[in-house]
Amino acid sequence: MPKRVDHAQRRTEIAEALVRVAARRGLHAVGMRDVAAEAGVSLRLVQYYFETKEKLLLFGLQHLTERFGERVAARVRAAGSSPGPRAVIEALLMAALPTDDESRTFHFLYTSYAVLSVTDEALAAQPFIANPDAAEDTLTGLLRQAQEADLTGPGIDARDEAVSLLAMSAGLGTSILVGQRSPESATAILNLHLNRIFRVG
Amino acid sequence: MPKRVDHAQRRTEIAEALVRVAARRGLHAVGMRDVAAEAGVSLRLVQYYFETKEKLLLFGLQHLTERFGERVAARVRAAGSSPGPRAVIEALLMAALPTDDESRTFHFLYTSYAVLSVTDEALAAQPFIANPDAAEDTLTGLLRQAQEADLTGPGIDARDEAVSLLAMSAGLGTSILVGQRSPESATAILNLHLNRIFRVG
DNA sequence: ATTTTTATGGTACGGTCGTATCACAATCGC
DNA sequence: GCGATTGTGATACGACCGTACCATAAAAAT
Repeated sequence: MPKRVDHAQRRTEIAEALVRVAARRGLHAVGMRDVAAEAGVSLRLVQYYFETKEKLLLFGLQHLTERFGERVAARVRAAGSSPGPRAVIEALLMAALPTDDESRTFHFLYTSYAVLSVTDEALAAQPFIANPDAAEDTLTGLLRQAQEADLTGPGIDARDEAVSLLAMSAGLGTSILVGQRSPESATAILNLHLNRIFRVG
Repeated sequence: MPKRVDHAQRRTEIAEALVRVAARRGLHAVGMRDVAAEAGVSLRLVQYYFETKEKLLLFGLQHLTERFGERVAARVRAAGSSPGPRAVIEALLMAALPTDDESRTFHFLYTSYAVLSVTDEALAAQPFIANPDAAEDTLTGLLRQAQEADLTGPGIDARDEAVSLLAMSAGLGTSILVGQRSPESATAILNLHLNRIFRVG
C-alpha cells in the first residue's frame, strides 16, 4: 500500500475543499467530482475517505462548526487579557456576523445546512442543533456575571436578553448575507441594545 | 385550439403545486416531474406554461410572497376595526412567525430562496429583496405613529426599533423552524420588547 | 522475497433531471 | 367546412450524479 497517510488530515483537507466549493456555488450544487477537483484528488479518493456523500456532508458541517468555534474563541481572547463581560459579549456577537469572507462563508453554509435539516432527518439528528443552545447558555452566563458586578441596568432578565441578542444577530446576519444591510449598520443595532442592557459608564 | 383555458389561473395552480412539494421535500429536491404529478398534469404542461424550470421557480417565489402578503394583511385587518399601532405591529410580527403550516411553509421556502439567491444571480436580481425593505418602512411608520400619539417610552428611535424587531422576528422564526424554540417563547420575547418600546398602560 | 494490506486511479452502471421533439386533439376565425 | 392556432400527451436525448467495480502501486509484515 502507499505511503501510510494521515487519514484525519486527509479528511480535513477534503472537507475544506467541500467548504470552498460550496461557498462558491452553493451547498445544493456541490458534487463529489467538484470536491475531488477542488481538493486536487481523484473522485475515487473522496469515496475512499468518505464512503458516501451524506457522510461527507455531515463531516463538512462538523468541521465547519469546529473551525468557526475556534475562530470565535480566538476573537474573545483577543478582546483583552482580562476583558469585562461586555467586551466578551461584543466579541461574541460581532464574530457571529458575516463581515468578512470566512464568517460570511460560515453563515452562508450554516444557514444552508439548517434549511436542509428541515427536510433531511439525518441532518436534523445532528448535534448542530446543540451549538446554538450552547451559545445561548454562554451568553446568559456572561450577562448574569455582568449583573452580579452591577454593570447592568434595571429590569433585565439575562436569558431573555441572551435569546434576543442571538436572534437579532442571526436575523441581521442573514440580512447582511443577502446584501440588504451593511455590517456597520448591523453592529450599530447590536451596540444599541448592549447600551440599553449595560449601564452607561 | 383546445378549450381556451385561463393561463393565469393554470400557472397559479402549478405554482401552488410547486410550493406544496417544495414544502414537503425541500426546494432543492423539487423537479418538474414532481410538480407535474402534484398538480395532476403532465410534464409537458408544466413546460408549456413555464418554459424553463428557472421561470417556474421565480414565479413560485412571486406567488409565495403575494399569498403571504395577503395573509398578513388579513391578520392586520382582523386585529380590530380601529386598532392601535401596537395591535397592528403585534399582528404583523406574529404573522411573520412560523406558527402554523402555512406560515411555516412560507418561512421555510422564503429562507430557501434567500439562501439560493446568494449564489444564483437570477434570484438575487429578483425584487424579493424589496419586500423586507417595505416591511421595515411600514413598521417604522407605525412606530412613528405611536410616538406621535405619545404611546411610546423615551429614547426610542423608530427605525432602529423597526430593524431590531424584524431581525429578531426573522431570527426567532428560524429557531422555531429548526425546532430549537417554541412559538410561545418566541412571541414572549417579541412582546417583551414591545412592552419596552410602548409605555405601560 | 513473498504475502498481505492500504492507498489510489480509472471507468462503467443505473438513475434522474431538464429540455426538446413529434404527434394529435380541439376550437376559433373565416 | 377548413386552415390556422392553441392546448395536451408521450417519449426521446444528452448530461450529470452517486456509487460500484476492477486494477495496481507501494509499504508493512512475515
